[in-house]
Amino acid sequence: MMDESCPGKVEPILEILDSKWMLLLLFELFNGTKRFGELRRKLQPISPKTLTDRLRLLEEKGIVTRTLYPGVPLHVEYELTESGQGLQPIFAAMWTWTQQFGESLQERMDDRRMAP
Amino acid sequence: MMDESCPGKVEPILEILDSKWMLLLLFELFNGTKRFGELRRKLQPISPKTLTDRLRLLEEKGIVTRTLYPGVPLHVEYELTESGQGLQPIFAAMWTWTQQFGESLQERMDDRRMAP
DNA sequence: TGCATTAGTTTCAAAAAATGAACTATGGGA
DNA sequence: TCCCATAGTTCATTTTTTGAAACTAATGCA
Repeated sequence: MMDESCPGKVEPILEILDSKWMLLLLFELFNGTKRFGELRRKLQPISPKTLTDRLRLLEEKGIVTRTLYPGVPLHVEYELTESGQGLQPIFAAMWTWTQQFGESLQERMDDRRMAP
Repeated sequence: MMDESCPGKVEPILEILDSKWMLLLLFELFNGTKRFGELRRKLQPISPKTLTDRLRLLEEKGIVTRTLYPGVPLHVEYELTESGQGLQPIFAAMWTWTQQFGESLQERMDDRRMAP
């Protein structure tokens, strides 16, 4: 499973998760459907441009849907798709790792060593 | 588990995985101890500066160890620590997600929708 | 008429990240 | 003496990302 071809298979998902704000954004969406302004307030001080950029990427990748509700004032709702919900185990694994090893994340370069 | 405090707990690990080349680098190290030049060749066309930056970050975080072997010419080996090995489940979860949903990653904005 | 609200877009500047080319240090061997 | 190989470092430049400020569109209501 962890063979040679694996990096190429995992990188597409890192392209999604890599960018600033993306994690926080996905966490908000795990807690249910959200409107643009709502997300903007929760992720303060994100700029509307960056928020739009992130949401468009998620939309392109099929991870969220965007639903427009006409009327005055109009509003828009963002919701995770099935593949969006499917990201949860990845976050769960990160959470587990942090539980196990997070303590040792303080900066320290003390264990540089020489061969015996 | 997926509560309010979760993003903050998961972000430290994203700071590690986020940067360019990092995934490829970790995959190389999953396959065993590697020397600097070996990594450089495998990750072509990475620059030596970037490779050094990545390795230093992993070292600081306690994810790899660096061992210097004196002699002429000297050489250096990089090896995953226990916490480095512990990253495998995260990659495994990414791999699983890609298996399940990777097909739908093609660009497409066709499912933008209006409320009924 | 013009204000209010929602959800953006546009344009340009600033900051951060990555790169490329050239350089350092070590020390044995031709 | 100079060259080889290893493992980097340094500094200037380019590329990529992010951000701030101001603007647009739709439309019911005072």
